[in-house]
Amino acid sequence: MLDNDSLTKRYTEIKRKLFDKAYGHLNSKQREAVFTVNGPLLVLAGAGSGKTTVLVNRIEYMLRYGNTYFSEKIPLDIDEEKISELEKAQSLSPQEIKSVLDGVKTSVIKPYNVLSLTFTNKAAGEMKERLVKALGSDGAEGLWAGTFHSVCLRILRRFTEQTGYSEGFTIYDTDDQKKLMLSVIKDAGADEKMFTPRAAIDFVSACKNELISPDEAKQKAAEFREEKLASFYKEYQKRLKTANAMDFDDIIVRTVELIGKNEEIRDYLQGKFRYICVDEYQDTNHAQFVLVTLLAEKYGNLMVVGDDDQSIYGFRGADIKNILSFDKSMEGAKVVKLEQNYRSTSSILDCANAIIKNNTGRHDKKLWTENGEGEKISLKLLGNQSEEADYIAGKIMELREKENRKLSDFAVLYRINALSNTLEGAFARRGIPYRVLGGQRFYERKEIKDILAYLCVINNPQDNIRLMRIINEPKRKIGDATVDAVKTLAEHYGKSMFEIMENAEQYTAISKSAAKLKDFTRMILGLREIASGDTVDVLIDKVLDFSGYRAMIEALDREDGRNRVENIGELISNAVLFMQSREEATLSDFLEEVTLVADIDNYDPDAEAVVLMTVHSAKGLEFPVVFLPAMEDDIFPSGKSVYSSEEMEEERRLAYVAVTRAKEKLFITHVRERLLYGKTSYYRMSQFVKEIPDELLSESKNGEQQRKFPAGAFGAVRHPSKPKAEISGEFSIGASLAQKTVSGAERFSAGDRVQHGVFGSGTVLTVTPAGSDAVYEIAFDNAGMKKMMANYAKLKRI
DNA sequence: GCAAGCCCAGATAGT
DNA sequence: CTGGGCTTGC
Repeated sequence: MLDNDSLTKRYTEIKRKLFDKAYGHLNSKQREAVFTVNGPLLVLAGAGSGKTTVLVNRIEYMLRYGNTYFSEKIPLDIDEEKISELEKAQSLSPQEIKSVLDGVKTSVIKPYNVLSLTFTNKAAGEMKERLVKALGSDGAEGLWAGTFHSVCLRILRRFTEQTGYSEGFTIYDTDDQKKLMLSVIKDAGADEKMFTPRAAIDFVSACKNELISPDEAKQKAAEFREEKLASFYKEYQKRLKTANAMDFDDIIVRTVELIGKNEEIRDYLQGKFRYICVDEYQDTNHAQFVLVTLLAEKYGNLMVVGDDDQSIYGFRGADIKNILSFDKSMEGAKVVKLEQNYRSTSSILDCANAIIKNNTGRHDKKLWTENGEGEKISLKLLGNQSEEADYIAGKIMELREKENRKLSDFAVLYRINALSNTLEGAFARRGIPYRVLGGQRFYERKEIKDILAYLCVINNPQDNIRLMRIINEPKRKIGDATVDAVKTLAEHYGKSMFEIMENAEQYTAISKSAAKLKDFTRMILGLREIASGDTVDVLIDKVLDFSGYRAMIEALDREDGRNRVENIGELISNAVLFMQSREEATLSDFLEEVTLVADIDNYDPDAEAVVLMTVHSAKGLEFPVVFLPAMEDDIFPSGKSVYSSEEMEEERRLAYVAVTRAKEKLFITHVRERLLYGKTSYYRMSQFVKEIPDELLSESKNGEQQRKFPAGAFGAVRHPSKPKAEISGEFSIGASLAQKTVSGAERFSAGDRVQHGVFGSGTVLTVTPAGSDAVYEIAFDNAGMKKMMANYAKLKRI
């Protein structure tokens, strides 16, 4: 007996030593998080503390060794000899130790028992990639990794029947939501001044995030306004259902509902997802909290990672309490704090700490680093937004020259998308390749939305909102009166507009237009046939022909028309790439991708271009050199937040996120006057910048004395934009390696400078082969990023 | 039913 | 400054 006990003890000891060595690239806290597989676990991960590394290593460890580290089991064949073998293994390399451990592990977890919820699809993709690298191609087979929305949608698609929706249901984006809500408000005869669609949608969204049903909202309503909003909510929901559509929030809510009320499905999913990991937990809302706790109910193996200081999605319903009280709501939760920062210089870290310490109600933690002090933070005051943009562009040129930096080293992060314009202009003038993420997204352009609306109606003819968008686009002589009549009939008979239109001659109100309406439905049904047999890119091509859309845009004046043709070309390129990336991609999959995939998911950190994005988008990313323009009160913090201390704290967390993106250099700029939304105003330095101690700055902020001048002192000074001297010519990336193809069209490689008929000059950023064709991603000097097919692009080398 | 033109509100962040 | 909604005159 005694003997056995001591054997167990020696085995356990050496086993843990070996695991510590095998995962020696992690610090002890990180390892603790990695090896803690069972039970609830909260990992408080400060900025740059290796959170992603922990997540990936933890899943890799789970799949490979189960719970071996903390397990009290010992392998059956363990004996003196085996133990001395293990002792000798200590001197081996981590990789070799891992193989040795394979021989003594006492458990293993199957990938299909693991659910990993990440904040972006990109993070999920990278996680899978790294797991495949570590465990081989089928080592992660069956593991679910994705965003809350994509994972829930996957569940909803699988169990569509039990949700009350029907096959092919569609997702309404913010725009569609507004349209639908507007019609609800109008039909209710409510005062449109008092109830804007936006406010009603916000109300609905807030309810959904808290899992409040329309009826509950009505009961809770304390006064007239809330009662009204609740009734809009009810009607809105009803119409969504008729259109076989869900909004973004529904994706989560309907999943919670499904799991909550269907015992069989709940059992199945709880049994399946025995191990659940949630990244960016500080940005989950109540509905998401309920979802994960429900899924984890049976096994209790719920791991959440996050940083309360980086909670920046309050406006979307994120509830910081989820992370602040995880250890209280989950009994027996273990808490691991990661406080060593591996990303930034101590100057940058001190700067971030100086800002965030002004917030109250945080989890107590102190971030530290072994990285050197590095350079001081640069703070610069400029006259106006053009000077600011020129300053940033100039700095980038300078650092490229002096420090031999790559363009991908630089990021410009701002509070609001509206600030990107001036910056783009400055980069374009100097021929600096750049890419803008977010903002007016590609999929929000009119012609793109139109084509997608066709695809939606083809996929789901009940989709009334999309149907109304395209029914007379291009013009088919179907006017508002007819559309209204169809809509009314549909509501009256509880049918979709499409169904009414199919039988138009049976209704006197629309019988005069019956022929036109039926032409339309026939066209859609015809396209449905094509959709069932052909790929999406082919389908789009047919849509353009059959609908007359192509003819319509080709008839437009040249510049406008060509631009739209090009944009649609880009949509087709995206469809080609998408079909290629999936084995069996359906139209439904494509539409889902288009609505759920964020700009940031396509961000390639190695592409040779400066990147411009909002601070929100930059969450989780890091860059050697970061510029923070427009650090001014009213912009950052937003003027809309000043009246609420909670919102101010969120702004400050956002500032913290902004600063902690930087690894080596941080440039903060602000201006005296700024042209924004069509009017020029005077701005003062951001209060957050004032919170940075002078000794961290390369230039004293007191030196600027800006507050002492009356605003007018700088008035009326025009700052003409800098001469457009340096034009692209001097600028090139690497050597050009042109390849000729058999087809005769010259092929280009990344880095080549090219000329395009519509967009002018640009730089090829990436080349993705696609069958006999290829997709170019090109940064145009004056037209931004475009994707185009090599065989059709008509590019000239310059 | 349609196109042109006027008017006015709205412009934080994003799945 | 922009885009969408509305009016107006055909």
